[in-house]
Amino acid sequence: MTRLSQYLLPTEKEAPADAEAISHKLMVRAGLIRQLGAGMWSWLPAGWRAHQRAVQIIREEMDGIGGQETLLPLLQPAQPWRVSGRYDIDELFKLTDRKGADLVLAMTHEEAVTTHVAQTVRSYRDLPLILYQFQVKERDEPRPRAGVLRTREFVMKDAYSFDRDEEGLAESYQRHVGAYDRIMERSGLRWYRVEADVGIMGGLGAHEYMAPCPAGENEVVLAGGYAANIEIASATAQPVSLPQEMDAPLSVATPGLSTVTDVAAALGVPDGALLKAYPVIVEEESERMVLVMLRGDHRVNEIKLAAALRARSRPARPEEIAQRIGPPGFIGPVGLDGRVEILLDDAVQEGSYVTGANELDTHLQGVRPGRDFPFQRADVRTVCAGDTIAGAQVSIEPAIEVGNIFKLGLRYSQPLGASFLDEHGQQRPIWMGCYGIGPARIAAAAVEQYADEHGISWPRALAPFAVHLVALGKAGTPERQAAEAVYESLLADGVQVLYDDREGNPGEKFADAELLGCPLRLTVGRRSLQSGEIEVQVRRGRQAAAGLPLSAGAGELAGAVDALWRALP
RNA sequence: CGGGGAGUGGCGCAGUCUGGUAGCGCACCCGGCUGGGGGCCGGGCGGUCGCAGGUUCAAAUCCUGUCUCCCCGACCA
Repeated sequence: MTRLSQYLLPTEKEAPADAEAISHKLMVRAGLIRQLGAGMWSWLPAGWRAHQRAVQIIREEMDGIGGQETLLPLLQPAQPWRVSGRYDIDELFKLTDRKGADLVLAMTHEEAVTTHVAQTVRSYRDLPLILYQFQVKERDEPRPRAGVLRTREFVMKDAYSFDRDEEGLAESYQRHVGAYDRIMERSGLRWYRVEADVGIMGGLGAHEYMAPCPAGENEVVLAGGYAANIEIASATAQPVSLPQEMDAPLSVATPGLSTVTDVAAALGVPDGALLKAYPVIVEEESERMVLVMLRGDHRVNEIKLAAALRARSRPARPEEIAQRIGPPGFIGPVGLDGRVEILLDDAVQEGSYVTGANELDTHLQGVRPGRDFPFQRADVRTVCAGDTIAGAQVSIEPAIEVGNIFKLGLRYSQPLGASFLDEHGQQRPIWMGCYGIGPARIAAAAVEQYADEHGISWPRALAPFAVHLVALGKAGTPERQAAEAVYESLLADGVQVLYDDREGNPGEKFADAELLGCPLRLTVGRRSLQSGEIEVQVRRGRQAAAGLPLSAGAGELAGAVDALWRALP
């Protein structure tokens, strides 16, 4: 039943007042989704159709690489999570049943799937194996936002690969690269596959699939063929002109000047001629303070810093800084006598810099790394505009992460005991990979990327309906009868058609059609009766296309629509 | 978790400062007109003003507490 007079499509003229993101506003206005609570969203019929179209693309590509679809429970015993070490994650929803047993709501399904594989896979003959599912994930997000872009509950396609060795994992991983590339391509999104952080747990490799759009929470760094999440991106910094060398550091009074910009301005040097000092305390090693030094015009990248330190860290508190180094705002690397390790960012070239003097209202000029302070090197800065990679300027774009693929290695198979016997009767651990993709994010990203001032403009692969048929004129009029016939004909030939058979003015109907954003709009009105043609509008760009014959033979109309359809983006 | 903002009918809002009959636009229902870009006229339905407590003759409005939602940041295995 896809008569709009009977279909639940609650469109709104005005967006919810608190919505910011385009997809949030438009998906609510178009009647696709409704909110029940923070990060809790319902999909209404048309929205769910779009979601399920993404699901079907994913399913086909997963099946194409030999994936086997399963369904694992959302509600799970706590025990495997304790074993895997993930029970203490804040985002994990925990609950207790009536008997007092600890349960969790799964945020992903490594524990469950690995448990089963540990039970059922005994031999190398059972490998490789790819299992996947579409299942709800629950995450107690600190801050859900932007409609369905970041929610506490969402459907994810999660896949897990099981291989006998690292080479096997690499092969499974490559298959997923292929499948994911095809999924993204078929969905019609603009997308990038980028290198991604493997996390503090130390995976063996990871990529993310990013859809660039303004509401994106991530940033991707692009240059030539290079594409990486800004969390791990590296690039060559723009050179900075440094002041003249000095034989030794020279104190200079900088009363009240504690920011890079103020000091640089006062001394007449560029921001990049300063060395910014960023003291951190290494987590679980509270005695260990590291002073990260980087150019004044650069920013610390916490992910890269964690990788360099092989541990998480937190910024040192003012009292810790005062006690171990000097007055906050005026600290520097000179004269610390090994009290604090110094980590110098790779972008700091040889030369003469301005640093804090570890003395109130004072800086040092002519500080030379190596001569004036000892250091270790690491790449710990965030890539910024102006950087280059192999000579090419980087561009930094916001993007939504719609999918990620990750080489887990033995991270779960070892604690959960997933192993097999090889040809020689030797027991070996199973090498695992995990592969996630969010159909809701694919849909929302499509809305973000292609919307215009009139509403959504779906890529044809994701549209809830192929055709939005608008009938003009009152019930019982000849034009309405003609529209009915067109609807019945399309329906009979299997065209996905939404038929606007409501009583209403043309303006409302056209506006709703463009808000919902189906790729083709067909209009049947009085004019059609005169011209003998069904009017066609292509949603993307809103241009009129050649009309279709109103009196077409069986299958003819559907064929013509299909031909039009195939030419669409 | 830090900062900011908001809860009044389905949506968007006014009313709160200065306590005194809960209002507007849209949507919805009924009737009529109109009929190719959210049209017009008339008549209606719908809200214990987030919740609890307090002050008062009287609370959407003042006080206290609490819950919820949004935005920015932190976080995001």
